[in-house]
Formats: sequence, structure tokens, C-alpha cells
Amino acid sequence: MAARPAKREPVTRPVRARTPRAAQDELNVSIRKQSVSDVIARSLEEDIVLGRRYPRERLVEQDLCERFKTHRGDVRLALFELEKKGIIQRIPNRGAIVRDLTPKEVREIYAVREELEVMAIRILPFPVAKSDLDQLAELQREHSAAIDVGDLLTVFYSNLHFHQMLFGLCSNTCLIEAIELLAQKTYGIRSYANAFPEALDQARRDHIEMIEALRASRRDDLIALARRHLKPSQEAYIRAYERRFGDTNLAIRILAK
Amino acid sequence: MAARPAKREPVTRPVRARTPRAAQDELNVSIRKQSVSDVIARSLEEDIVLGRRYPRERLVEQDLCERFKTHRGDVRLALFELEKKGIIQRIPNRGAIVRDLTPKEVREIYAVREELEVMAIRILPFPVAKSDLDQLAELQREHSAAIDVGDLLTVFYSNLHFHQMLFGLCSNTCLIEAIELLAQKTYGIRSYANAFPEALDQARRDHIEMIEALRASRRDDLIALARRHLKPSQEAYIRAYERRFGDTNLAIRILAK
DNA sequence: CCAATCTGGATTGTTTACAATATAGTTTGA
DNA sequence: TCAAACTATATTGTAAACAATCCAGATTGG
Repeated sequence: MAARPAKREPVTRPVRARTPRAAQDELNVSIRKQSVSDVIARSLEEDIVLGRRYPRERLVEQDLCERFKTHRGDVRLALFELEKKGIIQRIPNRGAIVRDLTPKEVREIYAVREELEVMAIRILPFPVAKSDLDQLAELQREHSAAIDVGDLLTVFYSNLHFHQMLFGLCSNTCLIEAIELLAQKTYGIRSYANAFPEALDQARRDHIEMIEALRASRRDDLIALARRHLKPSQEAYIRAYERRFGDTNLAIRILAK
Repeated sequence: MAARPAKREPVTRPVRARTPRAAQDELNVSIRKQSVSDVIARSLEEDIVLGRRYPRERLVEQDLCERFKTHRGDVRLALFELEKKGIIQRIPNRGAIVRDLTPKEVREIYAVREELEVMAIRILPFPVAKSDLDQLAELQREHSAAIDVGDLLTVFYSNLHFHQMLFGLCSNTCLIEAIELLAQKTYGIRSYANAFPEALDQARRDHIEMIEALRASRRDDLIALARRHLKPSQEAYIRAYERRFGDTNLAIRILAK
């Protein structure tokens, strides 16, 4: 008779010791294998942030399957993720559309983000290590060069990395994640700011000043810079929104058809 | 010959007017039909917060299917949601376990939450309408009564509703959601605080003082109360954690087996 | 007696097929 | 002529079957 097979878990034990492999995984948190749906989600984010997809544009599952050469399961999961992040909106039985933020929502998101970025700078330990400053400067050069040649994709990513590195200097992981999540919520409106070359230029100058403030351990200056740095993109969006609709009432009339 | 059928979308238009029904859905944001996976996720959250499921306990998809009388698709989605919220942890090919937070993570989460709650109180418009104060008082009575009879489920929900109502008074939706998300991250450790009856008593007194501060429009007092209110549960968890493991190194040794 | 290997089955991950829903264009009736 | 009902299909939602992975205990070799 065949040997009595293993039962992986007696199903009753409430608390149970972790197996060796699981413990290893938990301790080495860095080994984050990214799933297919994550890749799809990121790619769609990129499309949205670069203005290749517009607010209220439909995202049809079948189309995405063909584009990413996969089945609908992964695509659906990616759409659920993006919905939770607030980048797209899903309507039951009707599908997903790129989310269109109102000026009020944009202002609220930026207010919270400002609060958290200021907090990050407040708890950030000074002085900052030279190696960190060098890395930041390198990312800044990358950003600057991308602006010069008009490579918006690289502008986006080097800017993202610059900010991740900057706020990553504060040691509160939860705070870092919260800041990033809020930044993602406004991906859909970024392309409006990119349309103004002078805004990109201002961002570049801000980054340089930020590095200087970090080097000199001038916390208050850095806070003021961070606050100022957040202003242009939200203002660009609100201006564009009002140009589109004139005023909020008109917007509602149009959207309701 | 059959009539030429409709093609729902020409597939090419980048920006497209919304259909009447879709617009209606967007404007009436209150009609949030909750999906099956949301129900499952909430129920699991409840189990965790009430200590019915312990940190590192496994969550097997098939078991959950039977419990919620559904197929694995919904259960899987719920688990993905909970993972994103940070309430559970998923290990590829091995399944999901209730997440076990380290004291460091708990401190970080509470630090961010405190920052946001203080912000909410700072922007909250005074004076508060009498009807709102009455509602808060009603929720507080419910909470107090639940403590008296030891009904922890009602304690949890009435406490939740009290805080939702309180922070809901600030008009920044994004901020309200962020506060709630952070509160959810610590669901797994709530049962530790509930184990100390004096902590529940303190919470009850805090709520009463908060309502008084609101009624008198004493913003600074309210901020101090909110800060104080967050302390006990994180301290209870950290104490319990250290009782379990003595110190962090021991914890790591045990977890790694 | 210990360690390396093997193996059965428990569990998660993927794919496909099928059902439900909503909409654009057509038809029908006043 | 216009609006209400109808129909065909695009699209999403659900379910179940199949494949890949992983571990507990058994087996094997030293």
C-alpha cells in the first residue's frame, strides 16, 4: 500500500510556526518578484502619465490582452490594482476608463502629499552621507539631460527616481510608500504640466537647489523648496481644466450630456 | 440579410464622450456597489482585528471559498486587496498569511497616521454643526455601551464609525481615505490593545473629551487628544511583542528557525 | 543514526469556456 | 416624425478544469 501521504496542514492549528523557506522570504524582503499584472499596470501608468492615454479613455480588457500577449486574468488584476491606486475608474459591467480628476480632488491630493513630504524632510537625518548626495546629483543630471533632448519618458522616470531617492532618505518606510501612492494618484494629470517647457525648467532648478539645501543641512529651506516644487503641476492642470470647461458647472453639464 | 449589428466602440477614438449611464454613475459616486471580493476582504479584516485570526496564520483559498460560498476568483481578488492594504502577506506559490508587524513598522505607521490626523483637525472647519456633534455623541454612547457588556465586535465598529465621523468633518476626501488606510494597516494588532480593559476605558474617556473639545472649538486641545489617543494601542502591541520574543534578535532567530 | 533523495498530494497559478450585462442601431407603432 | 421596444454583439463577470509548485513524510545509502 502506498505510503500515507503528507497533509500539508492539519487545517486546525490557529498559530503555526513558519517553515524555513517562508521565513527566508520574509527576511529577504528585497526579493520582490514582480508579477505579470504588475508589469501591465506599470505600463498603463506610463501611458497615462505621458499623455498617451487621455482621461475618460476606455481600457478594454481584450485589447490589452493582445497588446501584452496574455490572458484576461492578468489584465483584470492589473486593472483592479490601478483602480485601487486611483489611476483608473472601473464601472461594473462596463469596464475601465482613465480617471478624470476634478480640480477639487487635485488640490486635496496635493495638500496631503505636501504634508507628508514636509514630514519626511522634518524627520530626515542630517547630515546626509556624501554617497547619497552624489547619487542624487547623478539622477538630477539624468533628469536635466532628458529635458534638454525632450525625452519625456526619461524625464518622467529620472524625476521619479530623484524623488524616491530624496524621500527615501527618511527612514520611515510607511511614509515613503504613502508619498509614492499619492504621487501615483496624479499620474493622469502629469502630461498637462509637461506641456509647459518652462515648468520642466523650473523643476530642474528646484532639484539643484534641493541638493544644495541637503548638502548644507538647511532643513527649513528644503521644506520651502518641496512646497514650491509641488505647485506648478497642479496649477497647470487646473488651468487646463478650466480652459476645457470654463467652470465646474459647465463641466458637469457636459459630462452628464 | 440580418441587420448590420452595433459596434460598441470604433476602437480608435482616443478621447470619447461618456455615455449617459456612465456619467450618471460617475456623478452619483455614492452608489458604490460593493463586489463580492470586497465583502470577503472586509470579513477577513474583521476576523483579524478581533483576534480571531493570529499573525502568521495561513489563509487557504479553498477554505475561504467554502466559507463564503463562492469560487476562488473572488477569494483571490480579496487576498490581493488585503495584501495591498498591508493586512496580509502573500508568498508566491505558498499562499497568504496574516501579516505580523515588527515594532519598528508599527511605530512608523502610527507616526504617519498621527501626522495626518493632526492635519485633518487643523483644517477642520469650526464651529462644528450641532447635528454632527449629536451624531458623534450617539456613536460614543454606542461605543461605551459595547465596552460595558464586553461586545468586542460592536466596540470595534462603533469605534471605527466614531473616528470616520470625526475625521470626516474635514472636507478633504483624499485625507480621510489616507487616514482610514493607515488605520487598516494596524488591524492585525488591535486585539492586543483590546486585551487590556483599562485601554478601552481610556479610549472611552478620550472620545468624550474629544467631543467636548469639538463643541468648544478648541483646536489645540483636540490635536493633543488625538495624539494621546493613538499611543496606548501601539504601546500595548510593542509590549506584547517584546514579551513574546524578548528582543528583536531573538525574534529573528525564531522566525528564521 | 544522519543526510540526501524521492514521492504523493495539497495548494496556488493559468487558461479556457460559458453566462450575464449593457449599448448602438434597427424596428415598430402611434 | 418621433419615441418606445427589440435585437445582435461587444464586453465584462463567473466558474471550472488543468498545470505548476511546494512541502511532509517515506525511502535510500552511507
